[in-house]
Amino acid sequence: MKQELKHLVLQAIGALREAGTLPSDFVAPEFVIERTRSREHGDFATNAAMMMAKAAGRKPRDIASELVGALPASPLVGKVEIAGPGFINFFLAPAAFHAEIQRALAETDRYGHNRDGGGRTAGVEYVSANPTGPLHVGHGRAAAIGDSIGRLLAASGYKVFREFYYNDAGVQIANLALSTQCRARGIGPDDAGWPESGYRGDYIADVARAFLAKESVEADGEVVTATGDADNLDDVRRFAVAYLRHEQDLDLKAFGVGFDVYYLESSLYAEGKVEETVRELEAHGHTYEEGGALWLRSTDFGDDKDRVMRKSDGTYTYFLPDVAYHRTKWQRGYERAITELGSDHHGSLARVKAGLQALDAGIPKNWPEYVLHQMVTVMKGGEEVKISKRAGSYVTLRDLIDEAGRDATRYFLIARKADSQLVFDIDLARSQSNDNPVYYIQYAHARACRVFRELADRGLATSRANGIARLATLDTVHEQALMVELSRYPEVVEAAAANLEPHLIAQYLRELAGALHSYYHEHKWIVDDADLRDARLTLVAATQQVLRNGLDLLGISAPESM
RNA sequence: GCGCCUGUAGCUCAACCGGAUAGAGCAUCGGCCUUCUAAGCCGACGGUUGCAGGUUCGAUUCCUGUCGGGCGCGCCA
Repeated sequence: MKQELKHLVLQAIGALREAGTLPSDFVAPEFVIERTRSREHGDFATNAAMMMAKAAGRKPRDIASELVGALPASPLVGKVEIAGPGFINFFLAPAAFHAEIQRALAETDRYGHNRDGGGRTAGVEYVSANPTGPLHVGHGRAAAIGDSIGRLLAASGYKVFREFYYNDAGVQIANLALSTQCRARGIGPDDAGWPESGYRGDYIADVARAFLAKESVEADGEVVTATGDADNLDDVRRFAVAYLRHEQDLDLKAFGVGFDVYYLESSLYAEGKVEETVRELEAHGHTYEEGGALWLRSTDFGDDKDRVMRKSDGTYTYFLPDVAYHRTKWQRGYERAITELGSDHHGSLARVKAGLQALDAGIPKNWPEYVLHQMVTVMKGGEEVKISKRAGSYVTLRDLIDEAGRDATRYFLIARKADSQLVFDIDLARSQSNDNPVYYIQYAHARACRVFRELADRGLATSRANGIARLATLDTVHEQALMVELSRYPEVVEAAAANLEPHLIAQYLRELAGALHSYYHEHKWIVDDADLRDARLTLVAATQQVLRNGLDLLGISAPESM
């Protein structure tokens, strides 16, 4: 709808140019077509006249009336008005909304999709938790956001690869191995001999028990069997990593979040990618040695200080593998790379970008794109629950799913803008009643399903073709409001994908559900008049479809009954 | 000290990359179940968008300053 209106305005500008009302070299400014807040202002408004006023040296309202006069006729537009300082308000014809309903029903689960991506490849990385413990709430937020962004991009014509990067090669893994070894030997976190930076959580004891029992675990298609030999640190490490990766996989599966690619940091070393990256950086002259260490002159690329890549002891700092990893994304052909991270990692962004620029590989400056989410505070019983991995007392994602359910947990973690801090109230999320907004949306869907079941129970059927033909009979305020709401869906999907903001979907669904609930209460859908009944049920079916599609973009189920 | 994010109703949060009268939910108060599930609907109350300037036709949005909150500023990851 927006596109069509924009096209009309551009045509009008062209016509004015041709007629000499505007200079022949007049360039149309960036104007917007947007939904109005109030119905008094029509369905859409444009600020085109106001934007043009300055460039043309004319009064906005004068230009507006000329534009309106030059506007080509369109079956979509019913009425056009000029208002306020120079807004042009479009009142759409009912047929415009009817067409949208038809589309929703014809395109079913693809309704709302667009081709903005043009088949380009997008790599979306999220969660990327170290395999050193269970996933916590923050990972849950990352999973919900990242997964939904992947769905949004896929719906926007991108070829999407979802990716999980495992830091399985660093110091933290050594700590994990040591901690597990200690537990296997009966040494606890408060005993003498416990490593300074060991993982104190009870789950380590579980890992140790499983190791001693010579259990087998499967992670990423590979089975690792414990040897039970606690003296062999390498055995312990391999098993512990596999065990915890398996645990994380279970959590993610329970959360309905999946990946196409699991990329191991260790493989970067095994395949010489890290060395290769160093050589590249050196070859392009962006490095220097100082104090026995190898530095990257990252200040040449916007970082605020130069960074050590290889320490004087010959090992690499963590950021080099990060650069090497993102380099593989580029080499693997990701035209867009989106990295979803906790904002506590934002310090590393400038570094990684600088490293990528220093490769002189033609990587764009804004590649990769980052989506950072702020901290999640967990409340329970009116008190904050501290998240501390090291301390071993923190709310795991699995705890949340067990308590509140997958759908409610996902909804709570996705419904807020990523860059605002989030308070996750466990009591609220787990409440199966009124207070929980996710049920409001799901109930709207279930309610529509219920009516269709009722229809069948009464031995009635509905004709879709007749319903579509009779849509013009739907002229109550509730029906009109619902149709307007419905027609917004493609725009919301487009905006959510373009801005990488899945919370827009969550917010929209609440409004759509509200419009349906109001309609339900104001008017019976199953009425005796078959024409009216068909029309109403057609509108309801379209709404049902959009609710399903929207919920799917959030990874939330659309139950048929509740 | 420097950098990034943030400050909107009592609480949790929106506001379509500058638009018209800043919107929801919860909480509070008042209505609605003999109806296709009340996990719902309708109404009321609630705001100097932290504060002070600036930019312009127009600012919650952009700029500067300031105050408060979060997170970063390692040859840690």
